[in-house]
Amino acid sequence: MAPTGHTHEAWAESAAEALSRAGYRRGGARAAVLEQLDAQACALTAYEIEAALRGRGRAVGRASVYRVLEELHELGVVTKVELGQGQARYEPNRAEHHHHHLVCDRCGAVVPFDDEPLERAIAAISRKVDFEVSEHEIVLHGACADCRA
Amino acid sequence: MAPTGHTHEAWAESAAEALSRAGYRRGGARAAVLEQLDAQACALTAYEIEAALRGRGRAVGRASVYRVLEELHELGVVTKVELGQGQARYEPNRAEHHHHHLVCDRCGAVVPFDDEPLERAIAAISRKVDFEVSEHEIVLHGACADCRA
DNA sequence: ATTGTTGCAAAGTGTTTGCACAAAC
DNA sequence: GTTTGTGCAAACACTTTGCAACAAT
Repeated sequence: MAPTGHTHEAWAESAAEALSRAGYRRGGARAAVLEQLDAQACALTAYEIEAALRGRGRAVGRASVYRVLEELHELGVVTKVELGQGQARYEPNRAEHHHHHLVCDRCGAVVPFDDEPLERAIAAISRKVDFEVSEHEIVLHGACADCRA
Repeated sequence: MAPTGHTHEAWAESAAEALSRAGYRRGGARAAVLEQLDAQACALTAYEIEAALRGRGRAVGRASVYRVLEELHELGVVTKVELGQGQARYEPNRAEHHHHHLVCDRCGAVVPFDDEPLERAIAAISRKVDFEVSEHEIVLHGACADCRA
């Protein structure tokens, strides 16, 4: 049986490889942030990531959290999204779990969703425009079930 | 012949009406911001709006710019978008010119686009999810023609 | 030994808020 | 005359940067 049983390792490994290929050394903060991202299912803010790291006993300075997230985003292995909440959110860019977000404007809940027709529409647009499209971000705003209740 | 010939009046009028219906008084700052929004084709930042107002000789305090934009957004007549540039942008929400944005990550250029199949895909998703979707925002990131040249 | 990495604190930037004065009703 | 709107400056929240100590190579 595999060491951990979860299916996230592929991302963490390729992200670590991307870092070393780019000439970065293997530092403690970098490894910790990578581990945290690997463990999260959806996009978290830098503060949430910092808190999660502290919670797991691997505290990392805030500046380092931001620096590492920026590096990873630059390398294309982390997605940075702004959901209209005044702060950025970060999540691992897993090819096999590409998704977008629903945001509840009342309680702030963030829920992921994915949709093939939507991706096809985006792909078609990307071919049509005079832009080399590298990423896309779709945010649906509204009220979640709990807040409507 | 119509007074001005441009087609923007419908928005400014309905926005002004929404404001008075909501119980807001007709103040100078409010009118100036409304006029500015009415004159712009795409989403501008609060600073850009403030500068544009100063340029037209209708200077408005920064706080008022933000306050009015927030009111208008709250009333649903202004769209607030975050394009990953660390600041919000605002534009009049004209039913007849619904569009989304391409962002050049190198020079910061913001270009609007619209696409029917994309809107249909969004509408289909909105029906499917357990969320009352009120708005959606689509951002395509990439490199514009100039920056690739 | 050299060079990159980290944490802290300070600075920066966009946005919001408190408050006194002015304007709308 | 009462209530709301406005501008200024201060406060705020998130993010970035400078720098000295530290760790990786």
